[in-house]
Amino acid sequence: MAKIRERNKELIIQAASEIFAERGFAATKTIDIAARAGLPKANVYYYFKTKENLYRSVLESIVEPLLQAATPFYDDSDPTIAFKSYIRAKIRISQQHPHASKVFASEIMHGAPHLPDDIKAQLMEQTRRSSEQIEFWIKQGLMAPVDPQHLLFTIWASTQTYADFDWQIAAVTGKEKLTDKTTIPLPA
Amino acid sequence: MAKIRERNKELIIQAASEIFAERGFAATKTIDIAARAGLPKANVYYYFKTKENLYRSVLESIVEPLLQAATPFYDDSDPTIAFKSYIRAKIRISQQHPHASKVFASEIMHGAPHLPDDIKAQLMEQTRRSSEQIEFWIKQGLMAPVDPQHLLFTIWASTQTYADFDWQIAAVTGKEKLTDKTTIPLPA
DNA sequence: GTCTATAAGGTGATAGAC
DNA sequence: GTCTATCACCTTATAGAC
Repeated sequence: MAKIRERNKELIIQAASEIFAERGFAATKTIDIAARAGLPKANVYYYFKTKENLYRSVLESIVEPLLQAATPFYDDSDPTIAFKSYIRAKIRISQQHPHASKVFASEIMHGAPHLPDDIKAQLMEQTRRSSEQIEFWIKQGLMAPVDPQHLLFTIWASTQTYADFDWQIAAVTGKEKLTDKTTIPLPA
Repeated sequence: MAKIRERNKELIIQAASEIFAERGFAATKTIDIAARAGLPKANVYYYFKTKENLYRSVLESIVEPLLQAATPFYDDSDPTIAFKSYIRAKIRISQQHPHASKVFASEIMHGAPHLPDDIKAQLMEQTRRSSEQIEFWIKQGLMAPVDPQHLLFTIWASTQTYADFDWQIAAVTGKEKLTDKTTIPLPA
């Protein structure tokens, strides 16, 4: 039955996100993913064929939200509103997909060795278009003349740091686990 | 001769920093480290006994500079000068030890599974003392009343992002490799 | 101290019964 | 579709000649 298939694939991707986020691709054993999903290891291979495929599926699960996050740059002609929406969306992603978000960060940090080229291209194109729009706003005098790319880097760094370095932040603040209120209150 | 010993250990740590930074602990093969250092694999084990020891040596090579970076908070009674020095020091570390810096970030991101407890304790203690000093400045009315810990998190994120995500930044900006001038110009 | 050859152990992947 | 038993390979680590 197709329902079982979908349910199991979802269970496996969820378990895989968590363990890949904790340990990284190479340090993760498929048997541990299977155990956390409550299934035998062979099922993981039955559904995903290889460990690498499974890892890519986790990466792909976060790419759609990431691409979606940049739409304010195209919909809106007001930079104040656009940046507010963009930053909100980025923080939401860190909160709603903390594991996949971290897997993605780790992947980028190590030079994206497993990220498919077409996804790389989409993300690059999105960044290019966003920079272009920022450039346009600057030319129109709607915002301060900053380097668009470096502005984006700063936004990425500050919105992702709470998801990526959650262990460090929990350790320093003395919390067991991060909650909504540990992190940045979202602008209304 | 002791000189050969020191030279070889240095060669191996340098090669290890680079490869651990590129691929992470688990994905790194000791034979690749040996090859990059220009030595046979057995020498790596002769000098460091285990792969984990070697990895820890790389981590330890960055801890001293990190602890050193926070001294402005204790030497100086003026927050403006102290923060300027601190941020300079953090950026210097990212520039001068980009590989070890990245290894450290990756380690923290994955919950510091290999970081020795005494080093963890030192880093935590340093953060506690820095927060305390910031608190003190705020009480004296020398700076705006922000949360000291979250201020530190933001500084960490923005100073490390150029080293940690160098691949992404190079890809977006179209540079082959990051140089001094690609990144943030240091305040004088 | 250096290096080759090998042992020991673990992990991704699959065959084949159910 | 599910799962147990097993294979094939790879990597850490070491023994022992030089």
